[in-house]
Amino acid sequence: MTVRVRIAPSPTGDPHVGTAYIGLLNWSFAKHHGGKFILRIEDTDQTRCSESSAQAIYDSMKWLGLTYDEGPDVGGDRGPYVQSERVKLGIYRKYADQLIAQGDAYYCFATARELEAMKARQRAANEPIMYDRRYRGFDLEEAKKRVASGEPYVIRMKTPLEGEFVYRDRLRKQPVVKGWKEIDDQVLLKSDGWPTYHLAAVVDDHLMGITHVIRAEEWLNSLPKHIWLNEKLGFTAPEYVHVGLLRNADKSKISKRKNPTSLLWYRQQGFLPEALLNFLALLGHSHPDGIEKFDLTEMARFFDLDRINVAGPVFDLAKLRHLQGLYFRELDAERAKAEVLKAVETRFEQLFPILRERMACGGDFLAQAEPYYADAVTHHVEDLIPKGLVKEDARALLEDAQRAFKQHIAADGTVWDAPSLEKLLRDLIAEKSQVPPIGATPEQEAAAKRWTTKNLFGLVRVAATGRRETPPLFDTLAAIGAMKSIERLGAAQMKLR
RNA sequence: GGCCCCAUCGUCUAGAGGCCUAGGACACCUGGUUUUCAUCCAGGCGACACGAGUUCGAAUCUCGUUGGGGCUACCA
Repeated sequence: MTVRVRIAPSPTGDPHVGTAYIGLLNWSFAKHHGGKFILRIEDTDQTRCSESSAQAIYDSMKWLGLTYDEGPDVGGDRGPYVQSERVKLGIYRKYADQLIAQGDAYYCFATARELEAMKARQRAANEPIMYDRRYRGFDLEEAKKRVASGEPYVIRMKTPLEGEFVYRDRLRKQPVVKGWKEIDDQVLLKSDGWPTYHLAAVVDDHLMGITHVIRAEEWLNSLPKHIWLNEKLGFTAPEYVHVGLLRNADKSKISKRKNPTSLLWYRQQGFLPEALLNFLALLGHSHPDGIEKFDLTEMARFFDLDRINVAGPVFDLAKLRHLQGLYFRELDAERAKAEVLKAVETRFEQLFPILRERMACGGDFLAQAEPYYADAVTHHVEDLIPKGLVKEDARALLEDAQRAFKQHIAADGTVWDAPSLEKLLRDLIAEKSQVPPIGATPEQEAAAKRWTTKNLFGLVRVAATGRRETPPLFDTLAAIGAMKSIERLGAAQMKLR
């Protein structure tokens, strides 16, 4: 049997470092066994996915050197490799209909509102929160009439009500055991007619001849559903293997608020793909001879799925930097020079337009650009206190602004550019400067008065750059970047203690 | 809350009953090289979460406790 593995990222936002990690594992496994590595795009959520994100995934994988044998932009004989295209072919609906016909799935007409009420009740009663299978016993003929009449519906899987599910994951000591009664009747086909992940992935893995599914452990809980679907659809299930999740320093699942998760960032920052990959290869996994620096070829040679450690590793940028230094310093002079030039040029292109007006001669550029690329800036306390305010006021303003920034970048699909930052701060001011219509205390009124553009913008400017005079604030923040901006706002607050 | 997963230095890991007074790497500290810094070299600090078993013997097996994490969507 030829090994066929895949990664199936969802094209939402920037290409993720987790995709690179799982990609590396799958790639190595495939290459080690002389198998195929496939890329499939899972874009069944029409509201969150975008073509540009998909393109960024292709680019990133190529940049890393994790070349795939089959995929959207390289073809293959099991395509198409983009699920939205497969939806149009009616692939998933066919299987959903099959399940309905077999009595293994059913139509459900519960509205979002109805389900919300159900959950609220369950929460209040302290019951487990899950779909209560209210349409499970609904008459099929009746349901078909309602479907034909155009009423919105979803198709749900009819999972067993009792018994246990047992599956052995080769990386776990104990078999995975779950009671079927805890597994709810998951939606397979959404009301927009598109499949959910569960249906789409199982169907595609089968159709694409996938033999092993190596994925993150966040999927472990839905394993029963996937095995069950394979069974009911008459497929031979691939072997499912769950590896640990990459973590932040606080052990929570890696997130862009606490770590650079975008592959674009690493690339733009000048990290070498070899170094990133090498670093990733050291997470949850090690070279049998204890060597720490090795390349993809070597990785493919020694990779052993059974030696993976499933405890989620903390993603430690310091170690990446160390490895990166090793690789960078052994570059020949020409390549090293090219790397530096590339980095400088990127920054230059970005900064020049906003600095130009403030320059009198070319030499001014370096000095004026300093706050943009410096690791940290020095704050003068007196600059950080807007006229008429005291230390504590300034700190409070900064704290709220920083919180708003953090929430902004933590949310899905947001970008760190000038227009959205301006909107963010203006909205914040609008909100904070509201005085309760009745019964406002003098303190509340005073606090609201402090929320002016003059105060906040000036304060954020100094906090982010260490200077009173800068190019327009939002361009400046955008150019500095989210991580650094937030960090500097934090540093400014410390200074105000 | 419910269900599931996990547990060796701060971090990444080696370790599959005696080779372990637990090895390596990053970070940190000290010294050397370097006009300085970085690199490089030498050294140091530093962990088997806890408690019961099983065994002649446990980091390694079992159970419990604790801790951490994930899932709990018409997102993946």
